[in-house]
Amino acid sequence: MTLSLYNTLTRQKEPFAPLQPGRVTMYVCGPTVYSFPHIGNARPAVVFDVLARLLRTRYQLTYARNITDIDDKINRAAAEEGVPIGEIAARYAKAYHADMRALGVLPPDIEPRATEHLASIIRMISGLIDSGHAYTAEGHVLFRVASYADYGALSRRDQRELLAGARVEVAPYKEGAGDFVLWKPSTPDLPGWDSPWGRGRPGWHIECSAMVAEHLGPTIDIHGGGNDLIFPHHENEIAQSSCSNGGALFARYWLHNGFVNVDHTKMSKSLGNVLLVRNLLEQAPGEAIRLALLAAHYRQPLDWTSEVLPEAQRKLDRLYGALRDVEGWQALEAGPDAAFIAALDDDLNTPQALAVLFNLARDANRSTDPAERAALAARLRASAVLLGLLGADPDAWFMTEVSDGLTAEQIETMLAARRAARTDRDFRLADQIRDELVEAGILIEDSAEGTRWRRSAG
RNA sequence: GGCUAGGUGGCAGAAUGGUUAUGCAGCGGCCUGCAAAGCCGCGUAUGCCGGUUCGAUUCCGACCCUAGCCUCCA
Repeated sequence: MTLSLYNTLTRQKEPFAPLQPGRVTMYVCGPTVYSFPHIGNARPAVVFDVLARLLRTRYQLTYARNITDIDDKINRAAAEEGVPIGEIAARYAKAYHADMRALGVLPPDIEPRATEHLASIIRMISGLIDSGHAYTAEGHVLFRVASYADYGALSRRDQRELLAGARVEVAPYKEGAGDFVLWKPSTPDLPGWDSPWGRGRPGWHIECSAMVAEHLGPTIDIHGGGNDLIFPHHENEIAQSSCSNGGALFARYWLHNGFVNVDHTKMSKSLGNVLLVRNLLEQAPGEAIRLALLAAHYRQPLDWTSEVLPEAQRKLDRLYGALRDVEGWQALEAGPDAAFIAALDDDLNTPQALAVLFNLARDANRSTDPAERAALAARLRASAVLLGLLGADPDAWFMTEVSDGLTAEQIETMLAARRAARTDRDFRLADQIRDELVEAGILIEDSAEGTRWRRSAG
């Protein structure tokens, strides 16, 4: 029962062991709060939430996920609306929290913001200048990539090739083409903070380095984020942090989630295919969105199509259906299934873990022994909760009213009429009522105990 | 051009040197007044070409194709 994780640094699965026995530090790159979160923002939040839940069963975890609230995209949004950047950041941070909560993402232990860490950022930059890893030029402070021999180790890029292959116009004040900004000057119309190098603002990469150092120390166990961040963001973080800490290893395990594509193409503003979480929440419960994100392995790309959400909802119908049909599991103390844990331990193989859940559901449905059924259902529930699923009451899951549909009261009235018709053996009328309900998105199920209803899955 | 992932049944998506999950969809059956749910059963897949091997979807090599990164991006 050992957790193994695929480490981008070594490109292999490695057994996980924390630096300090019993304690784990994890940092995940959070959102830049300049607009509403989209489904691609949600994937790392959900994936690392699952990892956090798993780690907490064994270790004392300190999980930090930052909010980037200093950024030129925020500046642009603020300028467009004519409001302070704080207003933009506050608005979208709030939206992020609301959306993530809807997806069942638990809050991290620490949620540092760049605006609250200017002192740390400035201190780190000063240190890098003092140690020769950074230099000032025309009001900027730049990191001297040539001063860090291991630059490129994470992204497997050769420094010389990077320089030779630079396709972007290189600013004339840079010593090396690959040098990146730690601090840049702000014009009077832009947000800025006073520093030894004049009024300006930090580069994106240094924000994360400073916040990691302040909250988690020089070496952390796990650093996560989207795989697009490998270069340059994480490569730069490593350079800054390692050089600030006398060459100490910055992060021991680097984890990167794959992208979410939409209808086989990349999601981008220019294509107009950005799927916002808040819009998806109008189509399906957050739990279905969460399951859809966990249905593929976190390192694989995930293609989001119109089929994904209804299918996820039907999967949850099946799992909740097993819980609903079994009695007495609520009172049982149960732990997660061993095969389920083994799947998660294998580099967070959530598709495999979900398969175990479906097996448990089938076994519970199949069994005729009430005690065994209850035990299986309890184990199903205890397992699923680690994924942040099946936390709701099964009846609540099935009988959530559709916002524009019939009320529960109206449905009950129709069911009563149908019951009367059936008693009279007037099946034509009974079936007619049932058809009306189906058209309203309500499915009914007759059993020896009576008739129950559920809304259909989109 | 460099780097990194992939190409598995109708769809989604795991795994594996020999028996190939799971879910959705489909088909047959049980149950039901009929359905639904559930259960039982069935069907169809490992891009292409070589190599290693008793045996490869799995390992190795070439090729084709797809996606991502190399520039802000989860």
